[in-house]
Amino acid sequence: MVTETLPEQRDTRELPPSWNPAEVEGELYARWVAAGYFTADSSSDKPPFSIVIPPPNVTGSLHIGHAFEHSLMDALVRRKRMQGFETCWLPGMDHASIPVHALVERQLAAEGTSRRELGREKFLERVWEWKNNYGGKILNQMRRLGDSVDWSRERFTMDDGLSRAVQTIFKRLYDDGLIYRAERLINWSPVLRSALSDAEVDHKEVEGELVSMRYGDGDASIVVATTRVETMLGDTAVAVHPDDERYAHLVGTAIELPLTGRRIPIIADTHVDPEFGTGAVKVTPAHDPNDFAIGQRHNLPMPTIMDEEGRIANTGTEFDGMDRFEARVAIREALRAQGRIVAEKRPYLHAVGHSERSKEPIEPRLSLQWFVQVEPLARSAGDLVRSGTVTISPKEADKRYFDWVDNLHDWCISRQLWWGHRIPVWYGPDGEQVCVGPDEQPPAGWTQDEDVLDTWFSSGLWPFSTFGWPEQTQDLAKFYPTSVLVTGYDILFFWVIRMMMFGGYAMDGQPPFRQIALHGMVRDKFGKKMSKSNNNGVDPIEWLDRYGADALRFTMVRGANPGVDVPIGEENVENARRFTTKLWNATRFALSNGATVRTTVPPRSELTDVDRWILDRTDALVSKVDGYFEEYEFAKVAEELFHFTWDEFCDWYLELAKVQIAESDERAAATRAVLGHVLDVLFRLLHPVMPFVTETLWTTLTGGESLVVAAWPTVSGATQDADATQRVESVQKLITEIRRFRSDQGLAPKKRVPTELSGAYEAGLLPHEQAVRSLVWLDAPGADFNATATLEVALPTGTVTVRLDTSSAIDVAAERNRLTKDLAVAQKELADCDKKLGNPNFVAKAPAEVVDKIKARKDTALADIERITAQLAALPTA
RNA sequence: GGGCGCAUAGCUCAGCGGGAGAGCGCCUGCCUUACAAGCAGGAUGUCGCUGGUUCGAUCCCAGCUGUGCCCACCA
Repeated sequence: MVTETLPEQRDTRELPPSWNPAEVEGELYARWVAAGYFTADSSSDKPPFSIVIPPPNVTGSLHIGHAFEHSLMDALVRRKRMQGFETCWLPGMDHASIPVHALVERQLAAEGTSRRELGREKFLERVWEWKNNYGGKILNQMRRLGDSVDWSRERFTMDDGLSRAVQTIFKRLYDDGLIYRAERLINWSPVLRSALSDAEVDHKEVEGELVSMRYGDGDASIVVATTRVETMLGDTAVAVHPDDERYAHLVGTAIELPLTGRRIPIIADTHVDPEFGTGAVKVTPAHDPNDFAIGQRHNLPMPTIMDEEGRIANTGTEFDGMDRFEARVAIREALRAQGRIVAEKRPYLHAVGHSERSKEPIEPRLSLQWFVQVEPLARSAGDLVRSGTVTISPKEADKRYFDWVDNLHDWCISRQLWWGHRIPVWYGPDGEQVCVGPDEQPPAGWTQDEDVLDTWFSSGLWPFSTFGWPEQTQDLAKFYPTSVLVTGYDILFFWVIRMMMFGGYAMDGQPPFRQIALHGMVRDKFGKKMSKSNNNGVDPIEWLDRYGADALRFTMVRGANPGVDVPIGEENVENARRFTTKLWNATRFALSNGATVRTTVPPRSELTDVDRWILDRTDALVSKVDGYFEEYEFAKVAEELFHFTWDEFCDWYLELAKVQIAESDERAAATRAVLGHVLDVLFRLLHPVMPFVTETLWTTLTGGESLVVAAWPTVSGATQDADATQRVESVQKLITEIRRFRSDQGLAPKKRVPTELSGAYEAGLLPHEQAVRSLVWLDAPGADFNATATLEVALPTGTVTVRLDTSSAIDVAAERNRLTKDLAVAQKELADCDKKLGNPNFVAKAPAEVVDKIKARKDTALADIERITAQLAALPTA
């Protein structure tokens, strides 16, 4: 009845012999965009699902880390969209201030010019030029991944929306007294000539030197140790512990600071550890954080002895003008010449802060900077997680989050760069200052602060500034707080925490997102960090060209275990590509055999065991995939889909379906409907991770408009048929055992072997006899049937005896080998079971079902041993 | 120095109180009319070490060793 429509369908739904992503992806993507699928509509009444896009660290091309992150985010978004949510991404391309700044500086250096020569205006023009050029390139590369982002929302640039948000929040914090300007010891980069936040400093172990030197002479002398000899020019005291009797007589006196002629006091401070070194410390308040604290406590002078580029300056000594590292040696040698060096330890391993971007050791520097008083902000950011308003996945990351928010120092937000949001504070002729809000004008003739804001200041506003805040937009009302933030654990402390602080502060305690899903870093296939120096970086664009977006995305998703790094090698992408090909071929085959969704799947009572089994497996797949998605277990989502498709659908159902289609018209029709249904569900489930190939296959199968807006599948609700499943699994085992026998015997795979199957009744396998014969190339026994080998296959429901006429003597040695091995396995199993059951404590204390299970295993082992022993005995002796 | 994590097949990783798993790699046989980017079969592990808890430990606990990451103002 349904068969007559099939030829017509076949004509219109033929797939090309192979899948060529390069030819199809761009066209499909353009179609989706044109259809408006990606445009979020905040006026719709669908529930919102919004997602924050981590800052694109623009370096000129798509980074493997972006490809990874976007693959995960897009999978989430696509699934939610199919579930009927109004989905919204928060894109914005204006974030990459610092990298662009540095890149343009590099360009200028190559051109033989510099930022300073060019001037601020021209420099900023160059940055814009670069951004327009490469920012657009990156957008295109993101599109190639198939990101379902509405990139047309890229309207928040440095000039308008984001600037308003930055100014608004700055002024609010300023007025609340949470932003202040102070002279503090900050991390200074002599190369960048800018302040850095604590987060931008990397502490690295270096081999330095620990030099002990004598200040003063005779009785009034004291030995101090330092790793930074050059800072002695800025010493304004020597400190000892107040309880240290060795130096008690010196406290309150002064000694001469060598090389300078200055006299400095000896003071007592509890910071000093009497056990370390000589128990005396030189104090350089302007160049060391500890010393700065001591200096504040004791009202010491704080002379700065270096200029912005790290050269000794204003000391009135011969060392002025020397680079700090040069000076370290020169001063040490000058002291040595005076006989003041009493000990040297070299190499001396210690941690030194380095600038994250420019890599040189940072120089603590006393300077006037802007700070955010983070304590109240950080406390509420912590409370958002403590109260469960925001959850972090994996939950082990909670502790690290708390450690961080509970110990945050005030945040230095001013940067002496040219690119970025200027600090909205203006100074009057007499040093007055005023903070100017977004709709206010500074008094005429006043000048704006030259510094710009830390890049994390503006990106901390991302979750609401991209919705047009401070305007109360419809988008903001609908999509804030966002549903989830997907990002790497490396950025938790930089970015996530700023968003948490600003979100709670600006949005009346509303968090920026409900869920933080942390993933790991992409590593090379040996788990090593990808880097230029390791020469193991990969270009995702190359992989997109060679394998297609689906393969790349599936690779990424398959590797993404929560919070754990992802080793990726080309092998992984090849494997994913093989998967797309497999899916393609399976579908092509199913379609050519009339798979259809035009007819409904008959009720289960009219279906075979095999049909019922695959439908049950499909239901199980839906619920597993759903569960894993909800837990951000991306790798498991991919794994389930991969194994269902390959191991269950392709390896078994398709093979068995061939038999059913050949059986009768009625059987064929039912099978075609099941095939169509299973594929339909499978494509929907796969769509979030492999959007392009599934779109092509699904529209061909169903004639539907697009998977992007198709419904996400739900479980059918049908009762699982455990008996059918057991029988199918028995058939699988039987087939595998016969194949193994054939392989052991070296029988050509397609050689048809007359075979008699018996015992199938007890096992309930009679209806499947044709399937077994077909899949293992067995003929029915003819008149001249003469069994040369007997195989007994133990199944849960009974033993099937397989008698084969191999038309020649069997390889007795091979068979004996096999049986001996099986026997050994069974005997070990028996021994294990006996050991447990022989333990009275086990029988008494273990749960009954465990004991029963072991008993059942023992029975099976005994039966196996008996059967195999008999078979061995029946073998002709060689 | 403090904190967190990891140690399972040759490689990269799942699993996690009662029968050791996946992908890749490896061995054998097959171009069987969806697929050689494939099919079928096969081999491979004192589950880091040492103790403890338990009837039972790859799984829980402690210590050790190795390893990775984050944080950190010890001269």
